Amino acid sequence: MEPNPPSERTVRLNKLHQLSQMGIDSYTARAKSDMTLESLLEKFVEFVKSKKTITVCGRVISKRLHGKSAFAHIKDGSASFQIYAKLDLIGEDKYNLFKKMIDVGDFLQITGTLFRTRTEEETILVEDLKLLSKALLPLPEKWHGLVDEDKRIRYRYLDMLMDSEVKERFIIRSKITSTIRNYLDSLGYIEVETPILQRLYGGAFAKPFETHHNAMDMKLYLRIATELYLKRVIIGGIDKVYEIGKDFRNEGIDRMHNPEFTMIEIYQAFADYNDMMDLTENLVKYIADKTTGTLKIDYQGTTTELTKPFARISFWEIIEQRTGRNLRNASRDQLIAYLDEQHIEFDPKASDYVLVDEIFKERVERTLIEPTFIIDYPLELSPLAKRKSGTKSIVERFEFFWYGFEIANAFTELNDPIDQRARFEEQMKLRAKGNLEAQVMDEDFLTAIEHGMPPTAGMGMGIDRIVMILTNSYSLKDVILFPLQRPLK
RNA sequence: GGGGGUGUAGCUCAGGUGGCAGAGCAACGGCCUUUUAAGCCGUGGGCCGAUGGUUCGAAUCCAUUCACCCUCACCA
Repeated sequence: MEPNPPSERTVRLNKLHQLSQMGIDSYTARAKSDMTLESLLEKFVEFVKSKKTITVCGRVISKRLHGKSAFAHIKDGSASFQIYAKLDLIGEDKYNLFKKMIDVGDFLQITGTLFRTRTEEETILVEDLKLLSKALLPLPEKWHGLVDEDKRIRYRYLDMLMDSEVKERFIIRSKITSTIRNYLDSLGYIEVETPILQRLYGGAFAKPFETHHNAMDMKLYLRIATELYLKRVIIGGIDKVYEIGKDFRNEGIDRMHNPEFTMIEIYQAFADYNDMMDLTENLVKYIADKTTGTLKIDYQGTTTELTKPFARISFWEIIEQRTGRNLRNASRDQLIAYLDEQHIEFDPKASDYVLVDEIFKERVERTLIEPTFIIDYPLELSPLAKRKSGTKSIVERFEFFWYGFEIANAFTELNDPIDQRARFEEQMKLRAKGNLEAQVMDEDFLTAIEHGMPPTAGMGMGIDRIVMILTNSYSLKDVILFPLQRPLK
C-alpha cells in the first residue's frame, strides 16, 4: 500500500501499537515526582550520602546506548539530568522497553539512586522507569536546534525547548508585567478590566478590526485603546486606575508593530502630565532594575544609563535642535521647502501639522536614543489632551522615547466636555476628508464627561517594546509568544 | 507596494559551465555495561517550495507564483 518506507512518525506509531499490545499505557493519567530536577541537583550530595531513592519526571532529550547499559538525559522545566540504565539492574523487560520503545521526545518517570560517573556528572542510576507520554514526532536536531525563523515562530514550543534563551525571555516578560503590577499596586493604583469588544473604537489613531455579535445583531470593534473606558472609571471615582491588556490595530506588521500588542494605560485623578512623567520615569527605572538587576541597559550594542534624570525637551525645541530651524511658526511653503530640501516624502494633501509630524519622525524620533521625554505637542496632533494654560495651540502631552522607539504617550487629559466635543467634530471633518484613522464621535463618552470629570493625567505604554529593550531583542516577534503568521499551504 | 535574500531528507546544511540527489544529526538492523556532539559496521529515507517554459535531458537556466527574513515606504 505504502510505496515509501516508513517515516519517523510511522515508526513511532508502530511502537505505540506494540506498547499497547504489551499492555502499556503510553499516555498515563498520573505522574509521580518527588521534586524538580533542579532541586534534585541541589540535594545531590545529601542524597548520595543517604542512598536515597527518588522519583522524578522529564522529557528524554538524548539517548546513548551501550549494549547492556544506556545513558540518556531527561529535562523538565527546571533543569536536565543524566540517567543511567543497566540491564542487570532493571531486568530484560524494562531494559528492552527503554532500548527499543523510548525515543527522544518521550516523557518518562524515573525511580533510582544517585551517583557520579567517571567524568563526575551527577546521574540517576535507574531502578525503575515508566513511560508517561509518547512523542510521535522527533525533536529538532540536537546541536543546531531550530534555526529557520519561520519554523521558530510556527513551532514556538520547539524553539523554547531547544533554546533556553527563548524560554528565559518569556519568563522575563512575565516578570516585567508582574513587577509593574507590584509597583503600581504598592502605590494604591487599582487594576481594572474594560471591554475589548466595543461599539465604537477610540483613544488612538488606528484602523480597527471589525466583528459582529450574532445574538444582538450588532457590529463591534476590537479595541484600539483602553483610554475612553478608563476615563469613565476615573469619573466613577477610582482615582488611580490602570489596565494591562491587548489592543488591536489593523495595520502592517514589522519589527516594531504587531496587530495585537500589550499596552498598559494608567490614569490618575488630580494629577497632571508632570506627575505622570515622574511616575513613568520611576516605573521604567524600577522595572529595569528589578528585572535586569542594573540601570545600565545594553540594547543591540548601545548602552544607556538610567541613573540620571531623563531628559525633558519640548516638541518644537527638539525639532529646532535636530533641524537647525525654528519651524514653530513656519508657513506651509516653508515646511514644504524644508521637506523637499531634505528629500523627505510626504502627502501633498496632508495638513500643516502632519507635515511637521513627518519632519519629527524623520529627523527626530530615531535620534532619541537616551531615555527622553518630548513634551508640549501641537494641539492638532492630540485630540484628547488638555491645552497648556496660557497657550493656544500647545497641549500638555509627553511621549517617552528610548533607543529611537516610542515607548509611552501621555497627557493631561481633556476634561472639558465642550472642548472635547469640538475636538471630536474636528476629527469627524478629517474623517469626512478620507482620514480613516481620525477618531469617531463618541456621544456616550461625552455624556460621561458632561457628568463631571476631575483633572486627570493618563499614560499609555507599550509593554512589548519595553520587554524588547530589556531583553535586548531585535524584533517584537522575539517577545511575543505566538506572533500572527499565515497558515501553512 | 519597491528593492534584496532564503526555500534541497524530520532537523542543520552542502551541491550548480544542465548529465542517476549528498553529508552530519535523527530513524531502522547489528556490536558495545561510565557515555555525553559516545563509537564502529550496515540500511532506508526526497515532487530540490509550487506552476509553466527552454532543452535530448532541469534541483541547476528563464518566467510566473507562494511562504518566510532583511530593508525602504505605509502604519501612533
